[in-house]
Amino acid sequence: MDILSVVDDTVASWGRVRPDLDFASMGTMIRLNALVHSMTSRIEEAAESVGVTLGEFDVLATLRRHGDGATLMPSVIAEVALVSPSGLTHRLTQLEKAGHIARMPDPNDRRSSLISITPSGAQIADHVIEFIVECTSLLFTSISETRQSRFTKEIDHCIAALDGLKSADSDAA
Amino acid sequence: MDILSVVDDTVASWGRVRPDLDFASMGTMIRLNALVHSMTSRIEEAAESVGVTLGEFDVLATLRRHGDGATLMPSVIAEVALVSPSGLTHRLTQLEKAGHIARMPDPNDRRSSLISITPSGAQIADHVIEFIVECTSLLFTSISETRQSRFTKEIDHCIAALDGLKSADSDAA
DNA sequence: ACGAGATATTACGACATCAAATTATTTGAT
DNA sequence: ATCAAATAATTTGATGTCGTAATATCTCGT
Repeated sequence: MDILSVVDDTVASWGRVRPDLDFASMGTMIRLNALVHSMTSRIEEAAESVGVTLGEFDVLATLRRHGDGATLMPSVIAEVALVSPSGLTHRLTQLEKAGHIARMPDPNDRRSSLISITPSGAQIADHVIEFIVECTSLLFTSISETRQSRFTKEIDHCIAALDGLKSADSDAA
Repeated sequence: MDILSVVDDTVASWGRVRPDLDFASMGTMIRLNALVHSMTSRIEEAAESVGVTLGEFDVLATLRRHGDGATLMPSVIAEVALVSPSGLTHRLTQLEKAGHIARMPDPNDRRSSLISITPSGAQIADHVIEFIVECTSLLFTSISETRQSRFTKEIDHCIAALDGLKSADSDAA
């Protein structure tokens, strides 16, 4: 069964049960959700094919894009990787066990430690990021090259609108 | 820190480390990912404020949109809710415990059972779906009402392109 | 210098999910 | 009629994540 058909069916059945509501926007959001989840699944597969979970790849990617020899504090990684401190500890432990990162004591702050990526970790990060670049490029060039920037702007507007809603929760809830 | 700034920083740092790759499309995908995750978090909050998880709401919504008195087999719910059979069993158990659904033996097939939604379950489904409709409507109308249909079409093209890639994995991997 | 408060990390307990194995029932072939 | 294969739901065991609490260390005011 086609994903788009399922979305249309969902919207249509809601329209029959609740004709007082307009589900057009919800349909768009379900489409976005399906798109993101489908892409995420692919990336997850690519990551697991080289022996790391998606979350672990996220850590490796954060380290990798800071360049060779860069060291980051766990708290910084946790912030950009959107993971809880305890969750990050677990990921780091797994990655260290696999030899993809190294923990060094921070000479300036003995509470903290400095995380660096190893060659094997960098190789994994590069492999997966290349897959992502190729995959996303094919995805968007297949619709219309000239409209991608406009598409991106629309998304940015959506994100800005969503952030704006955060201070108006009482209205929606 | 602004979400969009973080995305731009991520793309920029990758561009410095791997100048041989074009990360524009990846940036768009990260934006989409952020948008979807942000919206999902909000819906999750709304669901949990009325005592159900997001997955449990998914089950309630599936039942609710089929109309009053409708009964569905667990296998059908699992298929449209994209959850494993074991995962669905857990959700149904929790929902039944809370009195939001009822399990009835299937008279035609004693292996199976028929799931129906109770008034309290329908009330929860309606509450959350109303929040979603309001939230998504505000989101998309705030960018440009006339462009929403075009935006939706672009997404559909992306989804179609992604489905097309599924038979060409060897190229990307 | 010293102690109160803030910060970084880790340890522990809980939850949702999935894959695989299990049980019960139906269906189809002989 | 009977038995093997397929199907439906559940149970079991493991994984990944999160939230809370505990530990160790730093910073700043006095």
